[in-house]
Amino acid sequence: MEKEIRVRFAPSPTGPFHIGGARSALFNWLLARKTGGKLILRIEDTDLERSSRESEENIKAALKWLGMDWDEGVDVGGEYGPYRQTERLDLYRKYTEQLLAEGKAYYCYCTDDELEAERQALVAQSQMPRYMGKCRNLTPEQIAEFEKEGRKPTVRFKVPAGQQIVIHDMVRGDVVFDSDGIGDFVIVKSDGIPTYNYAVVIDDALMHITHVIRAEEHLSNTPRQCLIYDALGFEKPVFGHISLILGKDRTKMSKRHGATSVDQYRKLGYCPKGIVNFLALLGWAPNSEQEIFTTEELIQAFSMDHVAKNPAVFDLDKLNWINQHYMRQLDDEAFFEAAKPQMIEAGFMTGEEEGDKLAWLKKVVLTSKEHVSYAAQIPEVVAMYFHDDFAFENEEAAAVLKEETVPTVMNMLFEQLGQLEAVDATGVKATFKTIQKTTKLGGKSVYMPIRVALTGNQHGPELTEIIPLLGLERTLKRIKGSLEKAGVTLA
RNA sequence: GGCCCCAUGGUCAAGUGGUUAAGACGCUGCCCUCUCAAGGCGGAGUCAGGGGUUCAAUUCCCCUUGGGGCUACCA
Repeated sequence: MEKEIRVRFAPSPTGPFHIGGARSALFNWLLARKTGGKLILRIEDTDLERSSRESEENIKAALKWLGMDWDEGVDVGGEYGPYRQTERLDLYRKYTEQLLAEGKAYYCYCTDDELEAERQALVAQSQMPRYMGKCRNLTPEQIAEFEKEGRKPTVRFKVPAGQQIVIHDMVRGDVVFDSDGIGDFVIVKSDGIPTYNYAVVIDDALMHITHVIRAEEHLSNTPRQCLIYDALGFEKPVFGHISLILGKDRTKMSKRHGATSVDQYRKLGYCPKGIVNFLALLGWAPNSEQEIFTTEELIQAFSMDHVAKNPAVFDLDKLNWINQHYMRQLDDEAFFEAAKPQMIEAGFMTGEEEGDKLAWLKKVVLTSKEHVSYAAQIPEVVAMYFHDDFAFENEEAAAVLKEETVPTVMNMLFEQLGQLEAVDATGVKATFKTIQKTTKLGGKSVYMPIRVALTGNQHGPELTEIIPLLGLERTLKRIKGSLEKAGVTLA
């Protein structure tokens, strides 16, 4: 029996939840679900300045929205809690004392200025800037002197010299680092809070994490962490560093590349399943040629073996294409719900509507279903239903009404529509048929002038859809207005 | 600067010591259609460059170039 897989997602609550973080979470989640393992959600809030509870809530809400749940961690609890690093300070302290007592760590009283000077000196010699161990062997007298000055020490880890550190990485294979390239690094800040590289090791070890799957930016930090695993006698997990998500210009995704946070996509009305589907395909490829996956299919198909090493550019076009599938799959009610906030924001509804008005709004919104990639596009698509006053989109459109057959077509249209029992799709269709038959004109000569007169536009939804929704009165009013504007007189 | 990672079309990518080098997005042509979208059927477009190894290299090795990450009392 294989050991149960325990993976974790350990975000820092320091800002909007980044789409890259969502992908890291997703890979962990998929692996856990695939193998019947556990996903632990831990909050790494040791950066007191930037961490906020609000941001933590935001991350949790985003994970839930995307459909990811966790088996242990903040909110749900578990055997190895607490799951917020600032609530685990006692634990870290214990290990720090151990390291100090064993001579594997030491207090450092260096000031920022001293550190900076050393850095500059190293850079000048074109060496890797690192702490050279100035405070390694402080005498009790020196320490007393520093303490008297009121200097607050940090704790530094004593990096062993001349050691090769080999990381067995699931996606990259063996990666070798030389310990001589790493200076004695800070594990506890002067305010007593552990640094990331230190806390992460203790937490992953204590929480019995078996696989650490995280973004590639952490790869270079991993040797430091390995050193700590060894110093503390912890068993190391399997690492898997997945590549970064890049913007169109091949640099790390940032604000200038457009929407980068999960929340922004939620507000734009993307489907969580669409985002998950898209993210899964960034840096991972299935065995098959399948592109659209349900969550269950994703879990079945997922494997770390097929995770790509190279960074992936975030392709908004593809996200839109995938999301379009999901928008269409929404049932009418869900689609309307998705449209609602967008419609309200556009000023096309208040959200208070009921009865006929609400029913009409629903029908209008649903006409856009096949035409949008995400909900924020809906208002634009249905805008024509809300404005009876409009201009011709261009000269070409206006010219359509100058065709000599236009008066004939329009006269017939008025006559026929007026006779309809009900202005519905069937009736309208029949009307067009009759006009075509009688006038012996091609479809284009009949439809296009009416379309332009009705919407000012040469493109749009089917007329048999538009006319019933506008109703007889508005239809006639619009057409008459347009004809007048175009200077067309009817016999 | 040093260390580390990466390199198949514009993008996501499959793939192998011998292949006509998949598929998808995007682009584009045709069909459908009043139009747009969707859909169907086609098309263009790739192994970064240079050296090796080998009968044979996109595949293995080295270098160059390019991109990225780390080098914090951020994570």
